[in-house]
This record gives sequence, structure tokens and C-alpha cells, in this order.
Amino acid sequence: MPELPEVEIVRQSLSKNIKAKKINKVLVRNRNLRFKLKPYFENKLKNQFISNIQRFSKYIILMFQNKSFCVIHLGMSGTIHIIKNKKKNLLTNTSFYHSPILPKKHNHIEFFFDDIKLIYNDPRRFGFFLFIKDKENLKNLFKNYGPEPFDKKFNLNYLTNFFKEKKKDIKGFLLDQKFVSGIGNIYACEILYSSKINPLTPAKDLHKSQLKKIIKNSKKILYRAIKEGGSTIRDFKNTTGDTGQFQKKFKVYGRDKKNCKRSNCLGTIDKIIQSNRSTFYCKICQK
DNA sequence: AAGAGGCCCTGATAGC
DNA sequence: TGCTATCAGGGCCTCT
Repeated sequence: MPELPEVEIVRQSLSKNIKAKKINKVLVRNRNLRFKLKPYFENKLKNQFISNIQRFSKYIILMFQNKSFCVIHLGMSGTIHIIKNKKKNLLTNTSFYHSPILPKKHNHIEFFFDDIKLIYNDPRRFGFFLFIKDKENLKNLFKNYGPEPFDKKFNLNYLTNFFKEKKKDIKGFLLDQKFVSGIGNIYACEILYSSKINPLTPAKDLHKSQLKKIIKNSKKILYRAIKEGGSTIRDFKNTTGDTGQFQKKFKVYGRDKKNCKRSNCLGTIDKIIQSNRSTFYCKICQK
């Protein structure tokens, strides 16, 4: 569910709330996430001082003062919540991602700080937490990942070389983390729409001008989404918490059978299935 | 080597 | 109302 912009929003919230704090205790209620939590997980994290919170692609990286790390992936349905434990305001819940109210089920992991409790909730359990002992192991974890769209390496040369002989459709490559890191199904659709590229086009057939558009629009759309606080699709109503706003700006995602938003285009948005994921696009203006 | 497809899991929603 | 089928923002693994 969360793509790069949503994960960045979570990172920013964590940075505000748990940076330079010590983890007093870790409680694991369910070890069976995407990767089973190691028996030593709690002990390794206990008493760690969080020096920084970074992000790569869709991963959150807690950096500890002793140069070890905790890597977090939210999978499809993972959310992180904070409970502030101030005496005068026991009921304050701050939503880091889309749910403003802490769900009662699926709270798998809790981190306790002096004044704050962090709760990881994940119904589908596609997310995971990893303890990484040093920088080298962290590097190793991401060695097969392509650059983020913001990276200087994500340039015309890179795309041209990567796509040589590649028959797979461009939509598939935007989702392929070995090619580019951080883009998921929503933003892949939106990037191709704003680039006026048909998602079914084999990557090797894309022209130079189209590749340039992909590079430019990937950056632009992800930046905008971060600025809007990410996208919230399955939202719960009753809120004062942080929900994203970018979903209101979707041009194609979830707009099956609706009119194309491009002025002077009379097309309607189609939904097709590519590599088992939904693709939304306009047949008329995406060539 | 590239690409297609299955699979991990729960919950919301649509259709009967 | 209550059943079943389908679909969901990710990404790993296996097979051809």
C-alpha cells in the first residue's frame, strides 16, 4: 500500500517524535510478519538510542547510536501509530499514516519510550522489521535495488541501457524495484499518464523523448505526493488525524470508466490487468 | 537471463 | 441476512 511518498511521510513523523530518544522496551505480540521476527529482535533493540531516521525506497531505517539499524517495511497494510503518554492528555492519538484511530486488532509490535509508545499495526502482515547489525549488512540488503527517481543515476543513459532488448511492458518496469526504487502501482499509473505513454509499450520501443518524460514526471509526481502528505485510499471517516491529500489529484488511478481529465481529450479511463495488478490509463492520449 | 505467475495474509465490498 | 468471489497501495520465490 504505501509507496515512496507515504513512507516518507511516516519517516518525517517518526523523525519528529522519536529521534534522539531511547527505546526502553520492545513488545512483540506476533512474530509472524513477512519475515518471522528473530528471537533476539527485542534484546537487540532494547536500550538503543535512535540517532536518526532515514528512508530508502519504501523502507524506513532507524539508525542507532551504536551504528546498528532497524529496517521497517510497511508491506501493503502496515501503519505506525504513536500514543503520547502525557498525564493530562492520555487519549491523544497521533496517526502517522492513514488511520487516525488505533485499531484494536493486529497491533503486532510496540516500542516504549519515556513519554511515547509506538505501535505497529498490520492486518495483512506483508510488512516486516529487521535488525541489521552494521552498515555493511545494510548496504547488502539494498544491493539489488535500482536508484530512486530522485537519484542522479536515474538519467537518460541509465534508462536507455537498462531497456535495451527488454520486451517487458514499461508499466512492469516502473514497478520493478531492480530498475527503480520506490514507485508502486498508483504512481506508476500516474507517471505514465502524465507522460502520455501507453503502459503496454515494450520498454525497448520507447523513444528518447518518452524516456525523458518518464524521468521528469517520476520526480515531479513523487515530490508533489510528498508535499500533499501522500495518498490515502482506504480511509476511515471520522477524523482529525493525518490523512494524505494526493488521492484527490489522481488523474487515472481508480478512475475506471470516467472521463479523461486531459482537456480536449474525449477518452475514458480503462482498467486492465498487467502482471496481476490493475493498470488505469487513457487509450486515446497515452500512445 | 528475462518474464510470467503463484503466493504470503486479512478485510472491504459487490453480487447473488 | 448471509454466503461466496473478487480485489487491494508489495515483493519474494519458482518455473520455463
